Amino acid sequence: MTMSHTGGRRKPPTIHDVAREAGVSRGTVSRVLNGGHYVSPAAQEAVNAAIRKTGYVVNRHARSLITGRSDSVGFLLTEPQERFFEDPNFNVLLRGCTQALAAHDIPLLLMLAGTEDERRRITRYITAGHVDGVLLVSSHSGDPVAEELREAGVPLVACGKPIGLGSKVSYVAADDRDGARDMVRHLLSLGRRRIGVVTGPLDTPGGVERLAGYREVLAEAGIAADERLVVSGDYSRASGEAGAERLLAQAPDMDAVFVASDLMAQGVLAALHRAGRRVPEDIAVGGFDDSPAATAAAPALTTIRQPWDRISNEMVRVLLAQIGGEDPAAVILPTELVRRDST
Amino acid sequence: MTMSHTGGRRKPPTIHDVAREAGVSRGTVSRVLNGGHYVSPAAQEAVNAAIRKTGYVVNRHARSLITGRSDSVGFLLTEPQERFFEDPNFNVLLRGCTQALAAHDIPLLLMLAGTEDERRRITRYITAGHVDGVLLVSSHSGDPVAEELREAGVPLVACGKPIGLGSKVSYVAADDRDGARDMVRHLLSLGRRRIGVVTGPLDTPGGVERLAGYREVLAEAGIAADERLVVSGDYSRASGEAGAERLLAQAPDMDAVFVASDLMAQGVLAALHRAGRRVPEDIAVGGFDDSPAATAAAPALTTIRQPWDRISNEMVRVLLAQIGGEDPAAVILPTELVRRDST
DNA sequence: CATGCTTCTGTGAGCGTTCACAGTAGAGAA
DNA sequence: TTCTCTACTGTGAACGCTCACAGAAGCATG
Repeated sequence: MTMSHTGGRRKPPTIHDVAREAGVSRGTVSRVLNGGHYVSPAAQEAVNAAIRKTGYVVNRHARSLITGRSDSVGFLLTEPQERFFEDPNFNVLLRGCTQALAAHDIPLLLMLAGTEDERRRITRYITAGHVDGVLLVSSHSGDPVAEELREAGVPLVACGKPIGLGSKVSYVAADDRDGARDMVRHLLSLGRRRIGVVTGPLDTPGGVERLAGYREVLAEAGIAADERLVVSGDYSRASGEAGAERLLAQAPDMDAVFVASDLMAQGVLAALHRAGRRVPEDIAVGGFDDSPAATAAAPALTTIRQPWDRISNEMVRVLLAQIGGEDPAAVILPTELVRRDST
Repeated sequence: MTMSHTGGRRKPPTIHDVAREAGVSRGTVSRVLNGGHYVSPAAQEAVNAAIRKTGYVVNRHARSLITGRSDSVGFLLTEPQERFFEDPNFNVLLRGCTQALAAHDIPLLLMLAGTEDERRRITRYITAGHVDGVLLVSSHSGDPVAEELREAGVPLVACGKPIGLGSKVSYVAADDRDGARDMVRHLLSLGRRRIGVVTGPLDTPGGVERLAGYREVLAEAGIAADERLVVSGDYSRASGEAGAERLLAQAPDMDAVFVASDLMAQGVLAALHRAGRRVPEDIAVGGFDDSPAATAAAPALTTIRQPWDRISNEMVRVLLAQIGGEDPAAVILPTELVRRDST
């Protein structure tokens, strides 16, 4: 048995040590730790001093054992992970959630459920009560994990409206349809009339809603629908590239294209460049997300900003409320058109 | 008190329930749970059946309370976070670590320590034993968190060799110097002689080592050092752009540039494009990382691949070994030149 | 004076596990 | 037989905390 020579972790002080130091009982220390109700100012002061002196930090395992809560939440990714990790939005969301939770002193457990095996393992882990709630990042319909968690009564907040999960699950989303409407109206206002669209996957809310907004505005403007102007991607850069090529082939007279994500829009720009079309002179390009990809693109993308900081904050707020016993809630946040050089 | 109508979390089965179901004692169940030594095949079988039947999952809080281990590790980011979250490498690393840990059934806690306050909070959290060890992503020297953790004897593995942390801390890194040497030799082999460099921050190992490799190879080739060909960036895209502008101003006859990260190289490409220099005809550009940014760039970047999957695996392996009582270790992994269109 | 209420404090029990220890049974050796 | 050794099993005692409860003290009210 070798003892580390660099420090060595000695036994941390317990609530007993603090109580002894402060000259009070365990109960009083515990009360101070949990809000300080029914504690005299003198005792309050003595306990706080003792905590500072001993360097006491509550043992969360002991606390969780008795309270049944774990005081931690999971951040669950059920998609094939490459896509999310490629997507800069994901970063912003993860960072925002971590920070919002840190403000409540709640650690975030990152969980990836890509394969069937992992799915099972993680579902068991969660339903066993190892986290109090789950922030879910999975937009595809028919996600078995989400369904299982919902049935098990685990507090759950999805990012984006989950398709096919009934209405009993909380979610926070940007107003996809409204954002799409803004972008298409913007393109119309520039005099464009042959406006194409590269949608997201049509089993995701972003895919469906943004397409719906596009169709609505064109219909309202009295422009006949033309299915040659509509193609679908999967939010990846490569799919944007492929989509643009298909659009150019099907509708060579296209003078604008609304792309349902900035990353796909990067691909679109690349394809247009290769095809010798100038942006925005020949074809205006509008993205969606306002991710770092938007400013990294050349030309910088006009896009629809999703309020990611607000989204992550709201997800955490709604989740904590639900853990606290409140009913599920849906939050829809407004988007904003950001004009840059691509339109 | 409202009971959720959608499932409701009922009290999970305990080791007692399993023991009763299997007709054995708690002790036997516990032994099965922990490797099954000194358990008869019959009991083994009965316990496993009972676990399946009851859906038992061990309560980690109770276990941690007595073992003193938490069976979780932290992933700690001490930098101003924007940079890391902007950097695609970070994603790959985070994903790799999460997966490698999942294979050991160990959850990963994501921790961000950007501000001074967060730093204090997190240090307390960690030293209180809430995680068994820490995967540290912070390359700058003089990081107070890293130093405190090291002194507190918390098992720690850094990504990249930490500067100024003594030699007693484990780390896993790609062979920065060797990678840089490969790239510069490659540029030389193309006949380039006026080779510039955009380094990383010079208080990071990647900044120092890659520059050292560059200087070594040029010296070996008998090319005199020219400080007009050396500028520093901070790994951000914008700093690459600024760096390239400075290089073009200081050394207009530059015919190649080695950039210490792909993200900076993207910026370099943008600046060169604006300046009307063709890549690779006029100026060859070599990156470092082989991150998604490399293939996203136009033209696709020739770069040095860092073996991120191996790095994350090794970080986890070394950390677990250290938690298990082994001494700190340093692991250096080879890099690989990936030739694309920018050279 | 008794009674009740409010504010505060200490104590015992117990959360679900693991660990140390004390057994038991059976086999083999003296 | 008796003893030892091995393989296995059960039990009490923790781990550090919160919770329920019992009480004490102070003060107003009947």
